[in-house]
Amino acid sequence: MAAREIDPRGAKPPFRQVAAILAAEIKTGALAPGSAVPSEKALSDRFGVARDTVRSALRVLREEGLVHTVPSRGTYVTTSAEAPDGEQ
Amino acid sequence: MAAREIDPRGAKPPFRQVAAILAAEIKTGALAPGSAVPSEKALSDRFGVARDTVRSALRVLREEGLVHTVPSRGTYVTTSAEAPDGEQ
DNA sequence: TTATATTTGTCCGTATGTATG
DNA sequence: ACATACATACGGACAAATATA
Repeated sequence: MAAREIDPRGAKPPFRQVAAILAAEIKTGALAPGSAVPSEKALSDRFGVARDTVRSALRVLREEGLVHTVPSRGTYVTTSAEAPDGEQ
Repeated sequence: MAAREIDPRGAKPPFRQVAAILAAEIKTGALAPGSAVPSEKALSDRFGVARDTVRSALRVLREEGLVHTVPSRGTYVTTSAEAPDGEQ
């Protein structure tokens, strides 16, 4: 069976664990550039954490430039064209 | 190029930006007293916002007494004769 | 009369931003 | 970290009234 993805007592706090998982999915292309990241509620349900925790994770990804959020709309995977500091 | 009139991330929320633009057009006379304001759908298309956002903007203008709405007919620019708090 | 198109009114569901315990 | 509430926003759907053919 599937191991719980998020460990509340892990070395890294939950919001960083969530961020790491999503970052990996973006890097592998499971979350394609330009596509919408699942809603905060969807991620909250999937990982079994509060929406606030998901928001913290998304904030990390935003700071890394991996995603960008449009208020009242959603969060999207940043494309190379949108990346401000050089296409990786 | 044409600047997008509405900025989803602006200091003011979109519905207030729409209200401000329409209020300006009324003040300059681009929208004359007694004339019909474009339909909610037309404004929605013009500004690239949801009808709900347009309705919020029109609500603001109604509260300011700049326009008045007739169900199933449309919204009209209030004339000085119609203004409740002192004719011109 | 009937039919169609237009416009506003209302409701639903979903989403993010912010604020508060 | 979690739970809840409110404001704002988008999209869709349907009803009622109106106008026109």
